[in-house]
Amino acid sequence: MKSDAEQLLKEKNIKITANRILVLDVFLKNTHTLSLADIELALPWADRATIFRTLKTFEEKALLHSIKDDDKSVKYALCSNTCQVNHHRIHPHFHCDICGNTVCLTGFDIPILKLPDNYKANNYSLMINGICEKCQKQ
Amino acid sequence: MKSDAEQLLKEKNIKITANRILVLDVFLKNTHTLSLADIELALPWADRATIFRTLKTFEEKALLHSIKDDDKSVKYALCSNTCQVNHHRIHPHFHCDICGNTVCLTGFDIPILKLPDNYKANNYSLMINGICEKCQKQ
DNA sequence: AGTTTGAATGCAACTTAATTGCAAAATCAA
DNA sequence: TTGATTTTGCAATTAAGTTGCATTCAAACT
Ligand SMILES: [Mn+2]
Ligand SMILES: [Mn+2]
Ligand SMILES: [Zn+2]
Ligand SMILES: [Zn+2]
Repeated sequence: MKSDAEQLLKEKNIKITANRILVLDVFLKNTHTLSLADIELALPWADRATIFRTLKTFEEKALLHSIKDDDKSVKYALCSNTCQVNHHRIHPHFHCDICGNTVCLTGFDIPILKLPDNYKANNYSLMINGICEKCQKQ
Repeated sequence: MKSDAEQLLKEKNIKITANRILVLDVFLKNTHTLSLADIELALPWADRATIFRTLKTFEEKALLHSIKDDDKSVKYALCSNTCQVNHHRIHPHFHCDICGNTVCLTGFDIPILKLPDNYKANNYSLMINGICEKCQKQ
């Protein structure tokens, strides 16, 4: 009987290790994006370099995608089934200016611009800043 | 007889100094976005901290806006007249994956998404990655 | 089960960009 | 000219990300 994390790792052809299971579990238990520092907080005994390389591996294997918001550090989120190896991030992201959380807007499409012929577009990324539901109520 | 840079500084209520004129001149002579390191290269005698604070001041006064592309360092570009203090970046940006240059797509609008009521959007930023005109010809 | 082998890990050191403190210099208005 | 305020230069520091290397581990193969 394998855990969800183990299943996912197997599906993505990532070798199963204790570290990877636990890092992935952190993502499975959270709804918003997480930075390397967030993972360090969640797994205080874990080594930063190991977490770093774990995130890189996960991104490369399309288990996570990375997001740059206005914060200083890169954040990561679980890929949806629309993410492919070497082609991530087809949905917009929302960054709350108050609490600093960033979430995936899965289910929303990034509107595609018609650019002149001299531009060849490979990837669109749309970041929306504003105030999240939680912070509006406060 | 004031230079273009001096005019601009005056318009934006930024005190005129030698450093500021020369940093602004670098932007006026370039079509693509520039990082702090780029300015250091263009003005080798200038001090990094001074350039840093100059860029911050320019951004705050809506003379420059900052852009985060896939490169490690933040880039800056001249604001168009649509930029306001505390409300930058209303056009998309294009980052070439080959040469690494990033340009403003002024004249293109960022399509606005209809988000659920529980999200309050203040700012949209759209980054398009791909291959620029120059690099396609090579 | 024991052996082998390439991959993953832990630790420490390093890189890089961004950022700050502070004293000296420059600006500007009175 | 003087005094208050802002900007500058230099050096030191922060913070995130990244790497080298010896050791350990996972899993495939006797
Ligand atoms: Mn996402
Ligand atoms: Mn721009
Ligand atoms: Zn919030
Ligand atoms: Zn190019």
